[in-house]
Amino acid sequence: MGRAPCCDKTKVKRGPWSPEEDAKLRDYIEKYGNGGNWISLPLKAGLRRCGKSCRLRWLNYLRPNIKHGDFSEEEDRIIFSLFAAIGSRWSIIAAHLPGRTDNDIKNYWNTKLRKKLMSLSSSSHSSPAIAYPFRNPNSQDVKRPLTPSATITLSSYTPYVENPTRSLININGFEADDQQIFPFINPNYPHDFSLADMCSNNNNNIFGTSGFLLNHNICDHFSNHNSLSSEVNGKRSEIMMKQEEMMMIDHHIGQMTKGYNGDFTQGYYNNYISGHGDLKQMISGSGTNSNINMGGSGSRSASSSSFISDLAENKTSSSFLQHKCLPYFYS
DNA sequence: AAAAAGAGCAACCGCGGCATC
DNA sequence: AGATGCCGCGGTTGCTCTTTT
Repeated sequence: MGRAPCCDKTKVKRGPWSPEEDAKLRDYIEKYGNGGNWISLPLKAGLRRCGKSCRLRWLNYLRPNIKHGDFSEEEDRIIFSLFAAIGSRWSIIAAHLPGRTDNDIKNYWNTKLRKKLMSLSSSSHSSPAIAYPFRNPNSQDVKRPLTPSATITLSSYTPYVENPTRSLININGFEADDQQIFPFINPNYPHDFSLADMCSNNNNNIFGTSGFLLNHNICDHFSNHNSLSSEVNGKRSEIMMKQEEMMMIDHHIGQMTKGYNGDFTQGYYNNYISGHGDLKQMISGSGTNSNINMGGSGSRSASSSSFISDLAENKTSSSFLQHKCLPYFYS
């Protein structure tokens, strides 16, 4: 038995919207909002449309500040980077591109960017500026731990889940799981966190601060203890990190040993995400401090490993706890 | 010039998650 | 605790316009 339809399809208009319908919808929403209920909106607005259709029309076309037309190179880079990192989560990608809708980006990807990527990957052996996961057709050993092949050593890293149905891919010389890098699932917790979650520039990031990511002490701890995890009163959970992110932290530690003096900040991360920071360059150590240190010091620094313990013991309020997930790094 | 193929994109569909009853 | 309803998401469809044959 299927799901009940949201409306009577025989009584609603379908297909393209007319200018008159657009005007009715726009006028109504500008006056009254959607009232928290799209289903009942069409009736109130005098439209013979399904509520879902109204919502879609508003979100994708009528709402203010929607950007139509060509995507810029910068937008392309952001989409590539995010797609490489998180896959086809269009709404998240859209959140990084003001004025663009998930539908727009999805269509753009399907019609243009995917082809662009194919041509990039087949035209030469040189890596594109983006870290897109190309498949490694030679890799049969799907149970092999994920190990870097280049200049960096991941600190005590082992995969959380090895799924033999997956295959390995190659990301700029590093092998990784093909399901969009590292969506490791911790069966004990409902959320896996990424650095993107951690560095969101609002008060809901996991440290409950604005823009903070990891400071020296955290990195020191990571470096000295081969992980950021420690059990407190028998409690333990993890932040699920992507391999790239592990690399970024490892690289950051390496930079610190060379005298680099910046925190691992939101700016650093965003710089990478937006394509200015070349991950490969970071990893190889050929980058300069200026291209990895984009500044941005948080209003609060995580003081040391004790801060991690505090979180484990529920001493601090943070969105981590709101998400029922305690912040330990997987080791 | 006409037909076929391809490209672009708005809109639809169904599912999962969540809130409320 | 289970049922119900709504929202939002991502995959897919199908219409229209453009390009190619």
